[in-house]
Amino acid sequence: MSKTVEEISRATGFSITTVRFVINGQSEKFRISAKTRKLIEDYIAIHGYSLNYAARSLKLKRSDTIGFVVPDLANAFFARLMSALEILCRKRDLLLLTVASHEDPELENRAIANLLARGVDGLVIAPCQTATLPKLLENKTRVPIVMFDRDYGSLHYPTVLSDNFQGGLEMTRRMLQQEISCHFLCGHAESPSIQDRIRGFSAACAEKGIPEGGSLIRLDAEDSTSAGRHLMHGLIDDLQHPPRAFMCSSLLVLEGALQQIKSQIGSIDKTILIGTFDDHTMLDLLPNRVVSIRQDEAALAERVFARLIEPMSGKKRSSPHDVVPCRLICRNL
Amino acid sequence: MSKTVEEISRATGFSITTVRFVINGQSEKFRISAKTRKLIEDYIAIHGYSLNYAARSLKLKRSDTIGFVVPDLANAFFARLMSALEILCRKRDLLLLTVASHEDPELENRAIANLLARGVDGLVIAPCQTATLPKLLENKTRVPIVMFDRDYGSLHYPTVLSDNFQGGLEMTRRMLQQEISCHFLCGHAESPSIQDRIRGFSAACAEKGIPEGGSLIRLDAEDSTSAGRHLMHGLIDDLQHPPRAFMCSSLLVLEGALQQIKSQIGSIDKTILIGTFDDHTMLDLLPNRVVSIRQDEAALAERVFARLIEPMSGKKRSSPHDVVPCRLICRNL
DNA sequence: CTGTTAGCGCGTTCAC
DNA sequence: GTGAACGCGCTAACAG
Repeated sequence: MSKTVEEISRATGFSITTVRFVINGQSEKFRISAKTRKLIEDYIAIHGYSLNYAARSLKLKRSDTIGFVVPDLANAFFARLMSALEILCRKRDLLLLTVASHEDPELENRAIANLLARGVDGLVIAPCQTATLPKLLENKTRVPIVMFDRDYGSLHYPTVLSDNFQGGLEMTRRMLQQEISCHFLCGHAESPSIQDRIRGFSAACAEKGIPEGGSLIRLDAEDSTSAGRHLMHGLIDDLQHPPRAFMCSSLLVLEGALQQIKSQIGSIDKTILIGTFDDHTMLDLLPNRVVSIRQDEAALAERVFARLIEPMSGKKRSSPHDVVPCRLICRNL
Repeated sequence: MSKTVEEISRATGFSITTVRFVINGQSEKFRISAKTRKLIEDYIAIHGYSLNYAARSLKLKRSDTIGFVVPDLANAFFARLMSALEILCRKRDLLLLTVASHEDPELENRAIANLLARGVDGLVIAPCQTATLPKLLENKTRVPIVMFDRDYGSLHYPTVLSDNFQGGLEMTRRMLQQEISCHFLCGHAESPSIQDRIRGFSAACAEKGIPEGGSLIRLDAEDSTSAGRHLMHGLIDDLQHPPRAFMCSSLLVLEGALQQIKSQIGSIDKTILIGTFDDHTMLDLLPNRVVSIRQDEAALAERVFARLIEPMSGKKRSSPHDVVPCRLICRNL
């Protein structure tokens, strides 16, 4: 299989141009005789033809690929986003190249350099840092770049992210309808997205006149189950009992927090009100009242894609940022 | 940035060969004079150099990429496997190209054809079908191909999968230590992996002398929460109450089954013994006794990769299949 | 130690 | 209606 145009031309006796016309469906346009077309088509039906993308890319300076750099492929949110982006890409015959940085700035830089060297036609980055990025990207190529999920600011690239402030605000409001107070356990605290969630939390506390909303917030640098365990451990020690209501900055932190309650207290009281960022169908399994925030992956992917092809269609950049609303999900309440 | 070798050669006045030697770190070997090397290195430090993979691929007939076709990117198991494979690839400076088939044979074929056209150096397929695959792959290219996760048989490619029979056997044994009987709710029933799990289940039932182990098995074509709901619905109707112990062929089916108990009965009795294929940390959240089977993603990825590079290193294919053991995980018991 | 050259397969432009 | 030729940037082989 997988003959080249030149091989087909030699085998059938027609010129390369002629063969190319029938392959590209331009035989009508250039009035290729029906029999030559038939001959060529028959040959291809038997032996096959496979476009060589390397040669094509070399010539056209275009690879029909989009690069996507994510912190973690095993994170359900990024996996879903990758899936959504991939579908959009396929519609335009683009191949999505996804690479994980594993939250390592060095790997992130290498991934970006690699994708650029492979001539991606666009680049989507969910950055895990911002320090060394600008050098890499400055006056680089004419490749459209879109930042995603984390807004470290100052990088003047279009950025697409969820409305984390609104998410924090709405979730906290909903929880404070049920209980008079609420603790917030935060992993990956220095990340801009988390900062926004915290601001939403504080604003909702302020609305209810809850004094020093800030003292209800506990921070950890990592986003992990061990961070969750650690944060919950401190909270239980301070309160001398598990909290009546708490929310977490991510599913990982929630998992850790619940593990900690289980191991320290023995079981998880069904009356505890739980809140968490990022939704997961597994939350169905909890008997507790659960409030969660689901990011709109489809909308995010669409905005990212739109930003990517804006420059290709020669359009002006409108506003630099897209902020996508997220959705509150309630269980057992 | 991103000059070509030729540009650097022109700008510095040295020949392409000389420039290439210093770029490839062979200046020692070919005794490039220290000053010419310095000159070239300085130029590159300022203007940068970026390898053009398209040109390289065209010349070498090698793309330094591996293709990976999976049924569903949002499935945690495949996401983890992709992550593991990606790490192995990066060690060898290979880029992993992952494409989802969304369980659609047509998309699967297109994905494979696309990856082949892009000149992948190896192809890993977790097939969602087997009917049309052979035509696509027959006498294709010299690209090493490895099948993964689902063994539809008859395709004479090396195949890597978990020991589903052993998984089914061990999980069922463990459950039958706790309860006198156990129901098995199966989604995606025609899949070979599921068939193996069923065989393991039946074998364990036979060991205990449980009559007609087969009548405890309920099947659905789909692997989904709705399949789980449907299967549990039928089971509850037949028993007139929820089962004392049941296991599911996947997390999705489990979710559906639990949802159904919740909606039909009102709540999930904590004494129900639950078993499921595929593990998830979220299972920590259940108060019930839970037995699960975790596939060894790291080992699977390693075996897949080994199979992939076997032909490259000119080694013989040893046995055609790799069966990787999986691990039993128990919670609250 | 350094320079020259052919060609990988495709797309484009111009000639018959 | 069809053919020929050039060049994209890189690698490898050979020439000095």
